[in-house]
Amino acid sequence: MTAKIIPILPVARASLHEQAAHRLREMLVEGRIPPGAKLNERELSKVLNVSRTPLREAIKMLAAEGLVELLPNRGAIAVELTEEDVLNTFEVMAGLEAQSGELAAQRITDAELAEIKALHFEMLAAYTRRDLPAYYRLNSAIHGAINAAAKNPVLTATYNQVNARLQALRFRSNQDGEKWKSAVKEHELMIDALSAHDAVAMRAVLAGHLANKLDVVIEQVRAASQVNASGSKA
Amino acid sequence: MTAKIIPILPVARASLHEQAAHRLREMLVEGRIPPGAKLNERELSKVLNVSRTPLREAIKMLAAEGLVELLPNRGAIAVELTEEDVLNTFEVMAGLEAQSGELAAQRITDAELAEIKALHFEMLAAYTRRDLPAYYRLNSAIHGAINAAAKNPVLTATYNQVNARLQALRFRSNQDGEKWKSAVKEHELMIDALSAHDAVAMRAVLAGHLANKLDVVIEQVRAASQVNASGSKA
DNA sequence: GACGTATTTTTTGCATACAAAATTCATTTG
DNA sequence: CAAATGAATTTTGTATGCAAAAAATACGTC
Repeated sequence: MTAKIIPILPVARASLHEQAAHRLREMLVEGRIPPGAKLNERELSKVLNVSRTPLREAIKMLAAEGLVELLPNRGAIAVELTEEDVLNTFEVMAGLEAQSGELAAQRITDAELAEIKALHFEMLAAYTRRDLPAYYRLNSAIHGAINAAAKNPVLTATYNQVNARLQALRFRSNQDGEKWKSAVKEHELMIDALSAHDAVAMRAVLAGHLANKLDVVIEQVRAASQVNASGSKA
Repeated sequence: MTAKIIPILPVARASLHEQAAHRLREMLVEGRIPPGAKLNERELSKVLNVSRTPLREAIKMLAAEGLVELLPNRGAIAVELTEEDVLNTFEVMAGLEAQSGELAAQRITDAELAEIKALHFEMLAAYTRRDLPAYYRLNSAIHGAINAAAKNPVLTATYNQVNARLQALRFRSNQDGEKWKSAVKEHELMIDALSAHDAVAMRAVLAGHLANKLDVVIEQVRAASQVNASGSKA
């Protein structure tokens, strides 16, 4: 009698177009391919070590995700958001986050709430040390945890897709002390609303939180376009 | 002196992958490719009259849009939403519509409002005649008009993308008289809220409207899965 | 006849080859 | 020398070919 053979390596490695899409997405979101930059197929296929066919399939996916813009007969470029685009995108993000918070307040478990509180304290530590990278990491972890607590994968996916476009702008804003302070304050209000399972308060806090963030970002977009405008002259 | 020549036909015909994506999307949303059906590449490339390369690019785009699911080494199938998926998707749709309505209430112009009112009367006519196809067409036109009045293209695009997945379910529900009646009533409340530029009311009406629609759809999903389960036996 | 295995066939995934378009570069002309 | 024209090059878009995986079929065994 033959023992049931357990297939080794059941995790077939991702197909090439998937790998390419993953790495390209990373490069776009991390700004290694800056907004407006052309995606040269031959060049990228060398870097990613795949042929043009799966690379092009990956590019088409990123186009559908809104990370890349397709120019007919002229290939693809990394999306370049106008100030208006940023505003509109933020508006949508605010709505998605508000809903995410609203649902999280209704559905969050005690364990999830405890974890978010822990992350919050870690974030306070980072804030106290003025450790911006750690702060951003924890901030994003908290928002991810809230999203998870909403228990709606479609909402999470939609949120992530829209958010990716904003991430590509890479505003690692050295936000000034005042804004930073109020952001921390808002996070405390979130914890309160979540603890009380107060969906209405949670929506309000998150909507306001995003609105404040928008201010910071718009400033940065303006500054960036200034740099671009003057930089293109030199 | 040569007169400036205006380039004729500046509208280059869409590339093949775009054409393929467009037609495939249509086939999926209209249910000509039913949920769960396999997308055979060779077959489709014949039907669409393109080679497999642009066809595959199109399929990848539809996968990113969530209309198609990619199975590693086994091609693509039309998405098949579970009851839970439908619920989650509806929840997101409700949020997006509510926000759309909220913004529309703030930003709608008199002309836009007048047009929506006109569409509403047309819809009432269709309702009175029990003309379901016309009713659906007008209903969708009204929601489109509200979306347009919100003046946020990112929101509209996000809405359309999520909505396409639901459209693929094709619940041309022969909704019963009671539900239909209350849907019409809700539309009247929308007009009122829009006229008063009452964003809060508008959000509430639309959120409720979607919730009611969800009831109808979930019933249909259950009925459909019943049919599938018994149908696969025969 | 049902089950499991080997073999054929089909289908997907990827790479390459070729055509068309765009871009770049050199050349000419005023 | 600037602008315009035309050729060479690059780049994108599409088709085709080939290998690997999956599915279907045929075969053998019990």
